[in-house]
Parts: sequence; C-alpha cells; structure tokens
Amino acid sequence: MRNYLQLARIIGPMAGPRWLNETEMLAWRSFITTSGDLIRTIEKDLERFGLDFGDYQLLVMLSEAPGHRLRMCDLADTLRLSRSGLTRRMQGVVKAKLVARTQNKEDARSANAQLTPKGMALLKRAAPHHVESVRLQMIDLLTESEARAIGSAFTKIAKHLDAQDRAQ
Amino acid sequence: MRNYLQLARIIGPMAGPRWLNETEMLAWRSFITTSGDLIRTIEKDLERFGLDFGDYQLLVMLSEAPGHRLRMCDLADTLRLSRSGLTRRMQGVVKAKLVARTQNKEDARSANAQLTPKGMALLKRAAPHHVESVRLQMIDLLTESEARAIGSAFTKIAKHLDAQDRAQ
DNA sequence: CACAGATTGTTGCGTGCGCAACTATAGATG
DNA sequence: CATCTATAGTTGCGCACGCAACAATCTGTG
Repeated sequence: MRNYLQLARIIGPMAGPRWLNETEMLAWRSFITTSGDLIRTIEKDLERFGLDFGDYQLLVMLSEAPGHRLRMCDLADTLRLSRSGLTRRMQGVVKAKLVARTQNKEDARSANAQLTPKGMALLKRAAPHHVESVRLQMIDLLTESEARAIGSAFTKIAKHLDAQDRAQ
Repeated sequence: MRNYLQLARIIGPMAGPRWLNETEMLAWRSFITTSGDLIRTIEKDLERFGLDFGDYQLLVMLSEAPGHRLRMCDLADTLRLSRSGLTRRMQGVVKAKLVARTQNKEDARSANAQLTPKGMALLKRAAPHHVESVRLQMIDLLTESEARAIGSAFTKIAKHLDAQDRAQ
C-alpha cells in the first residue's frame, strides 16, 4: 500500500483525466463537427464536373507526379486509401477516360495510373472553381494568423502521427 | 472587343482564379490530408471499449441532452447523419443495451433514443481514455494560440455553412 | 540456382452511409 | 370534418471502403 501511495505521489493525484479546458474543447469540437460539413459542401461544388472529392484528389496527385504517373500503391498511400479501395476508385476514373492504367516496365507486379490529356483538361477546368469554393467556404473566412495556425497545427499533428506509425 | 476590355477593367484581369498563396495552401492541404488520419487514429483508441467514433459521439450527445434522451431526428441532426443512417447506427447501440428506444408521448410518429445506465457507465469509463487520446494526438501538440485559432476558425466556418444552408 | 518471404494488385465479403420510396402520424386549410 | 401537406422513422438499393485471402512477381539467402 505504501508503494501505491509513493507511485501516486510521483505520477500525480491518481493521474486523473486531464479534461479539456474551454479553449481546447472548442478547438476539438468545432473541428470535429465542422470538418465533415465543410468537405461535404466543397464536394457538392465538384458535382457539376462529374467528380467527387476522392476523384479530384486522385487527379491532383497524378497531375503533380513526374510524368503525370504514379504506381498504384504509391497513389494509394498519398490518397490514404487501401490498395483495394484504390482498385475500385480507379474503375470510375478509368471508365471516364480521365486516367489510364499502364504497366510498369521495371516491376511486373505493379501497375501505373497515368493521367490522360482528357483528365488533365478536366482538372484544369475544375480547379479554378474548386479553389474558389475552398476560398468561399474556408480560406477567405480566416485571418492570416488563423491560416498560419491551422497550417502549423496540422503539420505538427501529421508529423506526430507519422512518427507514431513508423514506430508501429 | 472594346466591351470586353471595359468589362475586364471592371471585374479585374479576367477575374482569373484566385489561387491559394503558400500559407493558405498549407492550411488547406494539411487540414485535408491530416484530419482523416487523426480521426482514424483516435477511433482506434476507442476500439477496446467496443465503440467506433460514431457510437461514441452518439453516446456523448445523449449524455448531454436533458433526461439523457433525444428524438431520433434531432439526434440525427447533431450527428450529421441522415435519418436512415441513424436508424442503422441505433441498431448497434440498442443491441449492446447502451441505448434504448422509447416512445414519445407527445408525438406518436417520433421515437426517442434514451441512454441506458449501462451506456452511461461505458461512456464514463471510455471518456478519460478518449480525452487522453485526443490530447496525445492533437491538443497537447498545439500552442495556446493555435488552439484558439482553430476554435475561432472552425466556428466561423460552421456559422457560414449554417447561414448558407438556411438560405437554401 | 532454388526457394522462402515480402510486395503488388484484385476479388469476395461485410459494414456504414445516403437517397428515394413507403407508412404512419401531425398540423393546416377549405 | 375532410383532405392536403409536412414530418418521423424504416426499408430497399446502390456505393465506397477496409480486411482477409489469393495470385503473380520480386528479393534475398543458402
């Protein structure tokens, strides 16, 4: 019993839950409740191009890759999709001729996703509207310092998640 | 042609896309890529209680409602679920006896979701771990001013989405 | 070279969700 | 009071996704 009391003194008063204060609670709750609504709204603005948010992100990632091309598994990683999830999502954009499947000369297991000229053209048409939508629903509502804070905050969070992941 | 040039002078240089600057781009991209990862990680920490993130939010909303009880449609609204989505989600928590369906005396169309003592007990057990998880993965990584900025930013975004919604 | 283990992509299956259609009830309007 | 419209909840259906199992291929070690 004395051991327990000593431990308690070391790790604090029962190490009781460190509840969130008002500022922290607002940060967490507003983030949780709003982020989904925000993304859904921005996704709606993409509908007229026949794209959903996942398709758009896929096109963007390819457009930024060397040769407008990525191995399936690398693309899955950047999109936070499982390999099977990407297989299914590819079916849509391939059918729409926005992306083509090509084979990888160096590794026969692997396949490439290759942005087609049609896909690039659609992306170029959609991007200005999408950016305007992101501005209207989010960015233009923020002060400079809020934008900076969000950037630094989520960058830190991402680094932390990554480090944790790497350590299994 | 002269008309076009005059118009251009009025609305600006082709009203070309207002691309995001570096700060804005970082805010948007870090938010988009990280928020999903963050939520998935926090959801994993809830698994040992047999809850997913949706279940947990449902229990929290009920626990904060008067009488630990909400009409189905009000609960659906707060959870950002469709009515059918809530019907299905309820099946899980009702089967687990965490929530009970009760009838509404004032409106026979309507049903109530009622948090059970067992549900409340589970929430009380899970909450400290969940809060610790939220701290570890997000809140404790933020400076005071970042937390404040995220709170005010997402609150503004939510208000704006709401106002837009109300105006159809 | 042979073969064990890792990596890549696909498929079957289960799950969670939204939409549209439906039923039941409430409220409004003649 | 009759009826018409709005609201609450459920069900059928389709879709996107992850997991586990699988086939094909690559890599490393003897």
